[in-house]
Amino acid sequence: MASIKDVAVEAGLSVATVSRALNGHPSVSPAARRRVEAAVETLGYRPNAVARSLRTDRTRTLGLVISDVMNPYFTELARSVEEEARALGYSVVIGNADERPDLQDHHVTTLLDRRIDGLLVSPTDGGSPGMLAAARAGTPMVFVDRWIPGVDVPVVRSDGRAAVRDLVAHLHGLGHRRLAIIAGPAATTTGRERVDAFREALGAYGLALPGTYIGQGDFQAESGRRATERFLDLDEPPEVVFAADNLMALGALDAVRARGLRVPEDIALAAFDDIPWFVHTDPPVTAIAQPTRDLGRAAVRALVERIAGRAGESVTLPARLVVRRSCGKPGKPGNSSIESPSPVRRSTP
Amino acid sequence: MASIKDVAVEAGLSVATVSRALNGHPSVSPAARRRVEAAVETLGYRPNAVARSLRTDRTRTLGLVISDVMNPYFTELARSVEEEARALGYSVVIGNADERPDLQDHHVTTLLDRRIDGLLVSPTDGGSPGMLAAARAGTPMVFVDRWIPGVDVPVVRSDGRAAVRDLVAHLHGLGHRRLAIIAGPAATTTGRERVDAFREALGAYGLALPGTYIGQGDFQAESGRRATERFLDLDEPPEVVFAADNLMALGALDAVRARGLRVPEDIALAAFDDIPWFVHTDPPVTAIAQPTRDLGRAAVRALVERIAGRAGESVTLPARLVVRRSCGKPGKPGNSSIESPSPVRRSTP
DNA sequence: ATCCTCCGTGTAATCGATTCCACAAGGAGG
DNA sequence: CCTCCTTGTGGAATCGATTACACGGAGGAT
Repeated sequence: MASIKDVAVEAGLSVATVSRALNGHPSVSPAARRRVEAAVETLGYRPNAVARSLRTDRTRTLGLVISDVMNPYFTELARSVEEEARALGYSVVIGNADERPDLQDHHVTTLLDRRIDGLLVSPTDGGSPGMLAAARAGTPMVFVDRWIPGVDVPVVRSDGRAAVRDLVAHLHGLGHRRLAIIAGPAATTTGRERVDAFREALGAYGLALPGTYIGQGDFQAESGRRATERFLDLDEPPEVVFAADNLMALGALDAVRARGLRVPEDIALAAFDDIPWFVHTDPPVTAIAQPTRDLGRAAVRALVERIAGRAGESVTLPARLVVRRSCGKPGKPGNSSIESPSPVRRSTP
Repeated sequence: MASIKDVAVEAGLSVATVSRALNGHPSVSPAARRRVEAAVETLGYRPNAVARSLRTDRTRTLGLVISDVMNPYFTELARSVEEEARALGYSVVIGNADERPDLQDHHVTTLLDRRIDGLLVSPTDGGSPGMLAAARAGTPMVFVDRWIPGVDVPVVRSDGRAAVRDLVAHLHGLGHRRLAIIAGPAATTTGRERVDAFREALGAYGLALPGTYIGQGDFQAESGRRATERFLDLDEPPEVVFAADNLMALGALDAVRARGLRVPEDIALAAFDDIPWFVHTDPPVTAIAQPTRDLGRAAVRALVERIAGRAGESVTLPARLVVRRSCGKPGKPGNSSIESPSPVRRSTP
């Protein structure tokens, strides 16, 4: 592959002048500039980004370490991050942590070894050693979606509290009183916050959230299935299951169907994170939608600010409730009662 | 950040010895090795991959240019590619072409500028200039899923012919005779092949595939919706719509539902590419499943072979039919007739 | 005792860019 | 006509690694 030296020879100039011409430096004569362009053209020269990075100490690359690419929410996030980054002249290298702290650390160190200019992370846990080290070392960093308390890094996320309140109001209005949640890992902020928000919203209606109605999930479909089975095995199973992410909702749907039960007639279902497929599931799933695109954009902008040495502000955007049919219809018989407990239902087929 | 020079000073050795110790070169005394390890530890040294790449001309990075990350099929492909690459000591940089040739070219050139060791591509079109140039320039390359005829590059893909035959047999067995397809872009191999396979399979039953029953799609949901609407507007609408990918199937489902029609009672639906959500849509969608994980693995292995200067073989794996409920049930009244045309249905509500 | 090996280490070139500094040419001002 | 400044260009150092080559000393063979 042709190097800048070849271009210099071809153009009859020094590498210094070629470099200046290529970088739009003002003190290059139009004639020289033309000769450089011609030489570049004939040689098909492309600057070696590796060499450039070594010299300038900038790679114009951002690292994005994501909890789970197979989760459509994160896929969309990754997409919007790449879009915004590209608009700002950056490339993005994605690392998929698969909800595993060790994999997360692997990607963080690999990315730092590659000397990316900045790091976008949605942490899988409370802070793996590699990531904390990166934060301390002063790598420009921004947390997105999830964050780690106590680490001084801007956070771009959405606040689901209001939407969860809306959801609980919706459920309460439909007559549901026994509400359960499938939580995410306690090590993640989103895992904890969603449970807290749910409990708080229930409290406003004088409803409690007993331990048996909190399922421990890990944001993966399989855990949603298991948690739901446990709910269904209870003497008094919940009337509603709220899954803290879309994959666990998918698992819940699996479990319900496996027992021959129907949503929402036998049990209602709602999820955090809205995705296109929820429109077409049977039934369409009521969900809390995050402004994913905006989150990705804001995160990149904050990170680029950090890279430029400026503050880079934290951003919190509101999520909103999208009502579909998985919790039942208002005024539907058997669910419209307010005071009396919901009709008896089979706990197992 | 500490450099190898700092380590050398700290250990009281030359950079050459440090480098050799770090790379496991045999001619380093145990004593020196220990001192290097200690110095690395105290300084928290990590080798600069940029400098290393400049010198060795290897980045241990693969580029993956994908047609559309938001498509679950490609997401899964990307995941398996990354997994296998990681196992072989490579990182993967993903570029999302979003089915746009210009974006595809942007990513290819960016990746080449970064001097990735090899390129995995599922081309969006018949060959954008940048990609053809890369292939000619001798960049180790492998096509995955889709390929470009006439370009001498190994291809890792799956063959859907048999599965499409099975699908048509299944549909024919259910009594369907008017079968339509939503095709992908003619510029892609998968776009053409799936139509060809479908037509061929129909031919075996003496059925034709009229032009009006071929919808032009672009592998995106919206195009599936439009094509389906056009089908439904026909005087004699098809009894079955076969979408050449999962996103267009989603769009088709949209369109059918928007008219108040039901699947499979009013119109049957099948799709190429199986995804987890198809189990939970209403109704569950009959689909042709590719061995995505295996494809990703095989593609990486072929590429690494190429990088090592060896041939790198093309691989073709079979796809298989997964029957669900979106085409109707065997023996279902109204669909079991063989000779008589299917029952009259509303073309518009 | 002399010479030859082999082992461990260091010096320095190298990869492909960027950029500081020096310098030549030419015009302006005295 | 000499000095000074501006403009365009080139030489060379530099980024952080790898690696060819040289070299000094220990040990074995003669």
